[in-house]
Amino acid sequence: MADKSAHKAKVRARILDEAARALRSSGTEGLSVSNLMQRAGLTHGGFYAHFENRDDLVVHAVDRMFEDSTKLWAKHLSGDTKAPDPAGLVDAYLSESAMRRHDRGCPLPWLSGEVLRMPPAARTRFQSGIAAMRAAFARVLKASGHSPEAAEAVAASVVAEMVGAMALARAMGEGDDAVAMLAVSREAIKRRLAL
Amino acid sequence: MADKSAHKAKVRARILDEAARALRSSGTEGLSVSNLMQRAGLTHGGFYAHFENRDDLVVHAVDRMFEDSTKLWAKHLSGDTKAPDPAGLVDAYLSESAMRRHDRGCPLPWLSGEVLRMPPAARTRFQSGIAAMRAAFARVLKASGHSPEAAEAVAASVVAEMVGAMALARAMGEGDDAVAMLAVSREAIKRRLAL
DNA sequence: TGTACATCAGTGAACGCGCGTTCACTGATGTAC
DNA sequence: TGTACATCAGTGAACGCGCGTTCACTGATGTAC
Repeated sequence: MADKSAHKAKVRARILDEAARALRSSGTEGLSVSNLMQRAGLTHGGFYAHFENRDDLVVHAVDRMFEDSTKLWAKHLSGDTKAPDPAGLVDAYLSESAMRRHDRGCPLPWLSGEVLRMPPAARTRFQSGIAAMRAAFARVLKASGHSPEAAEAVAASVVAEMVGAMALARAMGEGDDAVAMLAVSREAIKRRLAL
Repeated sequence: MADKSAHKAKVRARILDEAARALRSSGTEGLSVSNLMQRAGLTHGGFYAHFENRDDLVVHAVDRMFEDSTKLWAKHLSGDTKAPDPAGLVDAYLSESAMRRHDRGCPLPWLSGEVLRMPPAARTRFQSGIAAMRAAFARVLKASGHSPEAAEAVAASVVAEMVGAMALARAMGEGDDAVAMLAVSREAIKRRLAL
């Protein structure tokens, strides 16, 4: 029994991993159940042992996508092991390799434009994901001496530019001009982060 | 003959108008030929008198969408009738009413995440659309005393934050926090525009 | 330990549906004489 | 001006296809005695 349900959880996680990948490269409406199950090494019929329906999958896949995101923010901004490093986060988020990775990373540059068409529960996940990013940044800025209002404002502005710069860099075709755009935004943001 | 082809051009423009609207609210893969033709007051079969196929339509609809965008930039940045007003452009682009208009305006916050799946010719239109926005801003900044390098950098950073802030505000659900996010970005950007 | 039974993840055929595209046609308009 | 013909935007039935979902089934695994 324990083995059986552990197996099921592992398969479900594999499906969600593939779904998160597919959402980034194919979009919410591009993800197909049979295609997804094939990628996970199963047949389409088995899908309904793991999810109520396609919408249910999308909701949990969005959750899964934000895990990548949350890990990155926690790594650079949580003060557990070392000092928070917001500049390092900006460099990592807007790195050339992050731009080229189409299977992992923050869902916002990929999916912001589709949020309004997503199932309501998935929309909610996006909203709390955005709020969490802003809050994590704001907390660190407050700790480093910004006033609460300034910290919230800088955090919001910085998150907006990070998402916009990555979305535009990819839309520009990921060539030299895209790489240059990332570099420009990294510098502009880090300048704003300094007190 | 002249009447006939004028009529055809008008109908084609109507189809493209509807297509541009549908792209914003339904996305590239959400736009359906029969749905679109119905909205334009025609039946689906007539579509092929105006466009080679669906991809051809998408390319021209993207063109149509950037016209809205270009008009706004020209209105505030061209120095023909009055002095260029980049701050006014930022206020207009990131206004609450622009956020709530889902049928007009800049395609970038809606479609940046889908560009990589668009027909190649449509991708090209996006790339030149982005380049044109950045160039228009950079030109004005140079004229107002920035060095060429600084002008290009500020323009790129500002365009990134404009697109990101609008995309996030809509994804956040267009409520009070979304309105606040727009206001924060407007101020952050205008501060950067000042020499 | 061995046997009979229950559970349930996964299979694969089938369904109804909307999609993009084709095509024979209709009928209003423009041209030629 | 009137008539015969050509053009072509738009119609609507039909096509093949992939989609999400259902369902009777299989067979490996876990439980009871």
